[in-house]
Amino acid sequence: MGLTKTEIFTDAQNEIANLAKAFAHPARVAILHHLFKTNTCICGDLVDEIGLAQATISQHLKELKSLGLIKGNIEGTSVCYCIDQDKWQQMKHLLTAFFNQDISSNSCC
Amino acid sequence: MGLTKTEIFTDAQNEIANLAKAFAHPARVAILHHLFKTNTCICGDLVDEIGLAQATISQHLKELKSLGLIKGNIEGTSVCYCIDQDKWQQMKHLLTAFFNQDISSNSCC
DNA sequence: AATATTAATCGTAATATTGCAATATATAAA
DNA sequence: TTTATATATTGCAATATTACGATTAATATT
Repeated sequence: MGLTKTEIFTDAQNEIANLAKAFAHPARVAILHHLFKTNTCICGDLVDEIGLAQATISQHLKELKSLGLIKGNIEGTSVCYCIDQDKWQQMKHLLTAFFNQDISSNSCC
Repeated sequence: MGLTKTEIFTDAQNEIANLAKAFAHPARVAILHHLFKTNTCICGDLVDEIGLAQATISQHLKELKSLGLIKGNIEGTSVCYCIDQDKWQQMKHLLTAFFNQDISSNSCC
């Protein structure tokens, strides 16, 4: 056990869960915050900005990248990361649609 | 290690991460889906609806409840769960604000 | 070529999460 | 009171996640 039974859920449910995982750790939230704040791309100064080891930041970036939310361009020895606007919009629509289910629901308790 | 260093992040970042965790598992997404679909409250039929053991569903419900996103009313031997509208709205605003950071950002890669 | 810089990967340790059987608890029904 | 029903809790096993030091890889600089 300890293994999520993805096969018993719908594709939509699994996708929502996967996207939500991107934000389910403060380090990744902080990374995205910083990527937005410094409109222009940033690279390894995330390590200085956030107080985590380089290996740890790199791992979080990898997860965000594998979800497609960010992309990285190699620029010399450093790598320039930024938000993938298309994927971000797509994610936003999917999750906000989920959040907006509440319209017209009257709770009974 | 293996322990998230919450103290190095802002309250906002930690709160976003905590709320996102609610949706970071398909079972919890499915539970919320079902709670919305059957507008009126439901109880233990989540166990039949979703293919997980009673103990497992109970645990996921507990997590959603501790986040405040749902609340449960005891009705005889069964418990009637439903979305907490106030908390849901609050969560929605916080996360959508985070998602809408992208306005006016021009990616460089 | 040798060295410095930057980021990715590997290996490892620790904590967290998921899932379920078994048990406990609490109420309803008989 | 006994029994049935429904949910919560406990204990445990397995997988996932987080974090970091050490190493590797790749490019820049000297």
